[in-house]
Amino acid sequence: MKLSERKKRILHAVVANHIQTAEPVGSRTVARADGIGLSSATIRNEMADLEEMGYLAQPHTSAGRIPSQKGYRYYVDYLMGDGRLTVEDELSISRFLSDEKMREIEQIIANAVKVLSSVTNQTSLIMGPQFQKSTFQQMRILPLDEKRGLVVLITHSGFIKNKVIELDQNLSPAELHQVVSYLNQKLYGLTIDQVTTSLINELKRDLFRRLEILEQAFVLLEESLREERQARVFLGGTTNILTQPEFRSVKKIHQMLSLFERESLLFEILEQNLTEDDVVVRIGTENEHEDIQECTLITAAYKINRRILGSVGIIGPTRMDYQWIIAVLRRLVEQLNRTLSTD
Amino acid sequence: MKLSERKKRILHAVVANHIQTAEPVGSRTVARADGIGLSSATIRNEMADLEEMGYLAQPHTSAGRIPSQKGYRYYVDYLMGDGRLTVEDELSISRFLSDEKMREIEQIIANAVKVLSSVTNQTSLIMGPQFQKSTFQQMRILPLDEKRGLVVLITHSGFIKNKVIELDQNLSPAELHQVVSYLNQKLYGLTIDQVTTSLINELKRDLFRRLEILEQAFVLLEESLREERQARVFLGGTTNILTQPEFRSVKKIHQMLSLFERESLLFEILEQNLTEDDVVVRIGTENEHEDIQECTLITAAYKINRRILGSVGIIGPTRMDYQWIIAVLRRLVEQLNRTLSTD
DNA sequence: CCTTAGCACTCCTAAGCGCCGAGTGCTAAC
DNA sequence: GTTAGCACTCGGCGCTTAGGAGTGCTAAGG
Repeated sequence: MKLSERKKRILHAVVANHIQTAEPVGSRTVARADGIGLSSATIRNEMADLEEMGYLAQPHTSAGRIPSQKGYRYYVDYLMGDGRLTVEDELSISRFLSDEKMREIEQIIANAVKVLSSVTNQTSLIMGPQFQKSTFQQMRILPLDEKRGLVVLITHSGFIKNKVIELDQNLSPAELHQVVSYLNQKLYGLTIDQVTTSLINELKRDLFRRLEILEQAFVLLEESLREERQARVFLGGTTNILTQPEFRSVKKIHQMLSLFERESLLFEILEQNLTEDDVVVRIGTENEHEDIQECTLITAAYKINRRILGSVGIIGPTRMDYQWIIAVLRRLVEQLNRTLSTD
Repeated sequence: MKLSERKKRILHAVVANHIQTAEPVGSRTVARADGIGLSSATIRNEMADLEEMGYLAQPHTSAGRIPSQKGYRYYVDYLMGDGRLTVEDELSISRFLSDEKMREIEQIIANAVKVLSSVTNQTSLIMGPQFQKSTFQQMRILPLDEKRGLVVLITHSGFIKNKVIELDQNLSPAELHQVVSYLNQKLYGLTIDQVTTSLINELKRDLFRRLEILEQAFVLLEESLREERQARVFLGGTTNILTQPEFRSVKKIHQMLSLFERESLLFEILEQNLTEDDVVVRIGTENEHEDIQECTLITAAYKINRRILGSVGIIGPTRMDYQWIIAVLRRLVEQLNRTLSTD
């Protein structure tokens, strides 16, 4: 069921107009639009067709049309084309990484989410890089005082995790050093995922033969790894949804904001949409999770040295400026990849 | 201008009732309250007096009374007495620190803010411990690879900061070790505040005589200290204000939520209220900052080993259950002090 | 003299009603 | 196939009205 050229033009006009105004679009408005050149009556007939085909919907009998979910989908897939950024947008995005090379990965991520939300005026979210997918580089234990030490764990993609542990008092610095070197040697190059309990147990057994004292350090290593199993999700511009006319009611606002507070859920949502694809657009019920089926989620994966690390996206009402937002997101991811990559 | 016993009882009844219902309180309602035993007509006369004296206000002629800011103040200062916690509240609070001794200070703080907001159903905020007020314990530099190293800075109150720096390639491990030991020796016991640029310059000059290579490391030390000048503010339960009838309008919600996004402002507000006092209650215009003059802010300082580190508080509409919330806050701070203290 | 019952009055709120205008679908003419 | 014309629909807005909660005042009672 292909759409005629004319229907495409009309659908395009309706969607574009509705994105701008957030109001239902009437036949007269479409007739006045550029490149149409038809009377409102003709448009009305075409719009009635488009409604029957499921691309448009009518809030009530005597109102104009708004795009249905299917309408938005068609617009995104076939009609909108590539967006262009303004010079200011370009600037805001490129400025965010000025002098970023020095920074740690989490700061870069946190910064990116801010830029994205302030440029797009939407709520943006980034799944922090997945710690457990990155590879072990080295581990150190710094003695803090007689009883405590600081474990520092560093991965190749730039993660630095630290944790205070209690040290066995019978452990001499030399012995501690020995254990740490042993561990570094054994774990180097493994992804954090691969550092499983069974591997740890094996190492532990191995070491026990020589020194029977590091029990607690191991328990803590294990714990600290488990804790990090789930990546953090960074949010930006959560209050931006308040400016969207779609969220006029306190109830809806509450619903969305509560959603934003559930980090593990956001993580799930982002992870489901993590693919190699350029940019993923999920409109309304295309989203698996119920609570966002009135929203559109646009995501893209970002990479370090061509390995996918996490995804970044924006969430907002199904009525949004897809063309422009996709362009912004694409540009940001490009920049982000370049900033994060070390080679 | 002292209030008669009877007026106090009536004021108490009005405030207590309004806190519960969020509605203006009529004379009949007060007459029915426990321990009053007067007719509504008498109450009406007394309430008219209380209004004239400024303790009560009337939204409009034919409505009941609501407490004015002055009324709340009187209630807090003289009427409410000490609150009691339910067993569940006690449990929630004491559970939050289970097994916390191990954790880093920032995690404990982040946890406390969560508990506070979920127990009180208000928005809670904690000013993270002030890094620059704590004393230098030690600094280490871990080589990461040929070009980069990780600076780890540890303070006595349990802060751990790290930062990746680029290392001068001409620097041998032995030399690096020497520099670090020197710095540790010189800086030990100083508060971070005292590590000023001039001190750093002095040290730098001192070292230059021996090795002229660590320029960049110093720049970075300075930078990383400056960055941390301002403590972080942790927020919890920001969406709780949505459940308050005072924030029915999207406009007000927006106002509050935008406020919550301005971390430096929150910091200022919390810092202004940082005193030795038990608990500080700021009602409405008692707050210096305009944007929260329709709110009440209740704060208390928390300490490590009797030294004030920061403050924790809750913010909400002026109509709130002062008695109970103050009790909860007091209890939480007690717990927090105990968890953080090392002796 | 303080307290209380009674009553007129105020003013907010919600519901009902009619008007207006935007927009539609249909029909008939071009 | 396109378009002008027209009757029709329906939501939104402003107006009016009824109801009710609560007040302040007055006058009677302990």
